[in-house]
Amino acid sequence: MSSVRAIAKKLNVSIATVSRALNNHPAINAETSAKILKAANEIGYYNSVGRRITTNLGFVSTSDNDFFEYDALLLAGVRRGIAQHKFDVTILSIERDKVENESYTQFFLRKGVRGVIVRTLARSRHIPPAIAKEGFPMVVVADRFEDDPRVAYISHHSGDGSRRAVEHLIHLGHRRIALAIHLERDSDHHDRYEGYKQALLDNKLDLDPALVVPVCADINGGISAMNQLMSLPNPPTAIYFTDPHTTVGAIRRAFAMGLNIPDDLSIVGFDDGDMRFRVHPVLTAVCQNTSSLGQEAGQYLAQKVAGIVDEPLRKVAQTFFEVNQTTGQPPKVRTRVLPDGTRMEVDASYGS
Amino acid sequence: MSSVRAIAKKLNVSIATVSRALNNHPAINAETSAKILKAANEIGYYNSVGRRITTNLGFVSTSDNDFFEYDALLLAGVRRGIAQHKFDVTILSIERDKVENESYTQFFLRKGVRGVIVRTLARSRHIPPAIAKEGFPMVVVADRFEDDPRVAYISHHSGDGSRRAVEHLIHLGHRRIALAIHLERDSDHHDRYEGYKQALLDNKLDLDPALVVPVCADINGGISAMNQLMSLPNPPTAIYFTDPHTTVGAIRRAFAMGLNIPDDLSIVGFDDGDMRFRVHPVLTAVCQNTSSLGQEAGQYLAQKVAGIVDEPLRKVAQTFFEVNQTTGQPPKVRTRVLPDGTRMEVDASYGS
DNA sequence: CTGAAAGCGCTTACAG
DNA sequence: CTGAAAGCGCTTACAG
Repeated sequence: MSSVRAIAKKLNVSIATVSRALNNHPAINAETSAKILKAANEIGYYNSVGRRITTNLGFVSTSDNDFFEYDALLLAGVRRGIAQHKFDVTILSIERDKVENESYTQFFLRKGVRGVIVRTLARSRHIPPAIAKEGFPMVVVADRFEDDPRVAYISHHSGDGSRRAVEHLIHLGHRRIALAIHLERDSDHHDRYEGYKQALLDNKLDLDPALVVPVCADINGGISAMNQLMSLPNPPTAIYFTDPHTTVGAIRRAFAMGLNIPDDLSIVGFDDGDMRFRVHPVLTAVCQNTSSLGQEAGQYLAQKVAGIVDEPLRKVAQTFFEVNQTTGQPPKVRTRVLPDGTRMEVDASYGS
Repeated sequence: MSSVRAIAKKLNVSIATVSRALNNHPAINAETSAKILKAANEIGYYNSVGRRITTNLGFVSTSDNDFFEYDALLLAGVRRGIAQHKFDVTILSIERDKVENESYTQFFLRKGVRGVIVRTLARSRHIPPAIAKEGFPMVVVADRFEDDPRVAYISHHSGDGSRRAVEHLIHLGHRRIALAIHLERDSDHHDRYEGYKQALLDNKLDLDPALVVPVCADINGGISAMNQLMSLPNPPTAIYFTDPHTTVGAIRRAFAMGLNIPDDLSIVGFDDGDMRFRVHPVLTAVCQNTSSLGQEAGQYLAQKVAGIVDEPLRKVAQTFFEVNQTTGQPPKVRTRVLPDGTRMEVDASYGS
């Protein structure tokens, strides 16, 4: 057993003295204190009751999946947002640790957090309303819950940015504009699809279903989207990729196909952080500032827990569209690239 | 005040019943429990004494800097490493929160963690030996403390990988091989410099100080290294960049200079994760698996805290060298690029 | 600077 | 399923 009593007995001091050493009380002999702390570490002491930590917030994933770059950007922001209030953040997983019949409140109290920042997936969107119903301090980050006024959230709306991106392509003269979009249509990706559709509609262009390809949100997704789209009899002259990793995969694949960007093909990417500056050519992209999303979420939650705010945060930040080097006018002569690498010019009868 | 007593009084139940509801005790009426939990959230209850969380480990930064990609990779690994033991991880900052006159042990106990994974900077390398001296369970990740046998650590040694990278360039025929290296020479970057030197020495090549440039570890560092090196009267035919972001910046700058990689210039990069696959051409690089470093650190610490291991972990993992598309034979005709963009062929009288 | 003792907030056998 | 009461591990005025 590791208790103040055990340490006190071992060193022939009172439990009061042990407690003072452990709590860095000013009125204690430095040598006594050092002796006690040394014994505490030897005996493997940990405070099993005493005053509990009251400065912890949870960064909660609803599934027990890995921790990705996007989460890291959010977390970096959260840390900045809670720094002023001197809160700490503990990473928790509902899927891994919540036991059955335990309410969310019980789970969070058991983990010692006073408020939670929640990340959702398409299949875990039932969780935030349940937490909100219980009344535990919470904010969802990077998802929207417009139907439930009790759920606090902050997220991006990428519809407008997406629409402007596609309009930019149209104004450059593009008529066959493809969309490579995440398989799992969460609210974010739904926005991007809507923005794409809206821009076509506003400009009286038909939506060709062959130009909308669902992809995995990784490098290979970008590669396979390129293979699929560029081998069409009537390939696109521009593609909008709605995910940073697919964009990067697509750029790589374009080079391998011998296509010049943007001379042979225009590409609009998507950027959560600063990926657009890491590739050549620098990406024209729909961008969002992920870490500032985390920062606002953290700030709100800290204030909520501190009792400074009460009204739930319900904010949708806009993405922005940044023109860089991967978009230009459509090519005079279009190239089709077959799966085996064969390149052929596209029949002029296919019209713009 | 938020206490079991306050809730009990409000709802006319005993504090025992409140305690049971809060702890998800099986023998409790579901309605009573729900009522109590609802009141707990309304009143802002948090357990201020009770049984303390005993499953928290700290991921501790010694400075209060931001949370970078590298930290995110480590943290993702740590989470995998501690998953089996069901530990959670709290992110702590010594610089932000440790008060003066408080020992490290006191600080960590106050934060409620039972062991810590520590990240160091060049200026905070005095901290791990101090923690080890106190006896608090700790492991340093991504730094070495060979002189102090009490300090547990796991890190990479990039000397061998670096030497092999430079040898690869020499075997391809390169004789003027530059090194762009981090300004702050921590143990990692020292290894890379030594590997570079060793390869030159083993192959009887002189080290030209003009070819060793210190850079900031970001995209701009890569850009300025390119500007500096390629404008030399006798520019290199190959460059080894010891950081992922400088590498990526260099690739971008090479394109902007109109240089073909690897035809005009060979580049060896450095990769912590999967950056090498995100650029075109895919990077030939010295690579390390950062998240598995975190995983091993987490695993060790969990076992240390659980009392399963006692001997401090002291492990140095090797980096590996991966040949991809950015290295080739040196160019027949070398190009020098002046700061204003002027390109000129290098006088043939300059050596092979 | 230290100890004996009161007391806090919680948990948990025990009784019903 | 609930309450009265004992008890745990800690902290902290008070006394010296």
